[in-house]
Amino acid sequence: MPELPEVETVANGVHERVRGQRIVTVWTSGKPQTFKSPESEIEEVLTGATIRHVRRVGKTIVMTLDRASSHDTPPFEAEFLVHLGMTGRLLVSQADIPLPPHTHAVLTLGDGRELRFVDPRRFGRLSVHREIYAGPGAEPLSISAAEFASLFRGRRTSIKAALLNQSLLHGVGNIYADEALARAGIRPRRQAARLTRSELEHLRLSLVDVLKRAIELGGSSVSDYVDAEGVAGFFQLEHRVYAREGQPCRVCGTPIRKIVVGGRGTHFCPQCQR
DNA sequence: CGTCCCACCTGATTGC
DNA sequence: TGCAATCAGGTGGGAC
Repeated sequence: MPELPEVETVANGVHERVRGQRIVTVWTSGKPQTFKSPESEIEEVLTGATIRHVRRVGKTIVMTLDRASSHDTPPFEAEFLVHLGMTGRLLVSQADIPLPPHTHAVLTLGDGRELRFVDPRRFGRLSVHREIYAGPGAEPLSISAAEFASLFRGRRTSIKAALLNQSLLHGVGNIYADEALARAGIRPRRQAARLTRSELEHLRLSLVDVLKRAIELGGSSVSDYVDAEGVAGFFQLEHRVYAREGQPCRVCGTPIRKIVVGGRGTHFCPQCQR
């Protein structure tokens, strides 16, 4: 599910709701796959820590923790990383609301509310980091035109697969790769290295536009994505191609086609994208 | 190293 | 109706 706009929406929502809260108790489910760091280490680092800041890096939610009691320049302690995978949710809830099925972590906060991690498919991951987390690739919203173009130089794979490679750009997933290529008029199977300089710049600008617009609308809710308050996003109403197979292109009316590229369902307009 | 493909999970939807 | 097959926003490891 969650790509850059959805993760940014959740991170911002969690930041507004829990910044400055102390984590009083930590419960974890014991499902080993969910915990990238040992559960004991996660519990040890989180218990008693204060959440100073919550941000997004790529598709990861990053919470900066410290143990200072005051506000003055606390020493950096650790970062708590939440990756939502396909179906993960990070929810700020009142403690009297029953725990949803597939809850894998519950942090009880100083004011009695709970920060809950819920993930039916268990592709999500929780971990702690001792350094400031930078992520595997470049940020799509701030990369320069020259750096963006250089990412694809010499890549023999498709532009679609390259956009999904998190060690190049991080944060772009299946929806926004398809939507950016649609807006840039580029076929998903084109070899990345063969795109012209101007096509690449068109692609970068399309990607920035689509990501910013999706953030404004709270992300895309295709089946089950919701923000930290349980509220859905609305960008799916503006999708040009994603999940629109057989429906008319919003620009030219040609039916949208769906193919498989790099093992992922890929949607495009055969008329507008060349 | 770059690239491809599959496994990892559950639940919703489709098709026989 | 019932059950099996298929598909889903993501990664990470093994094979080549």
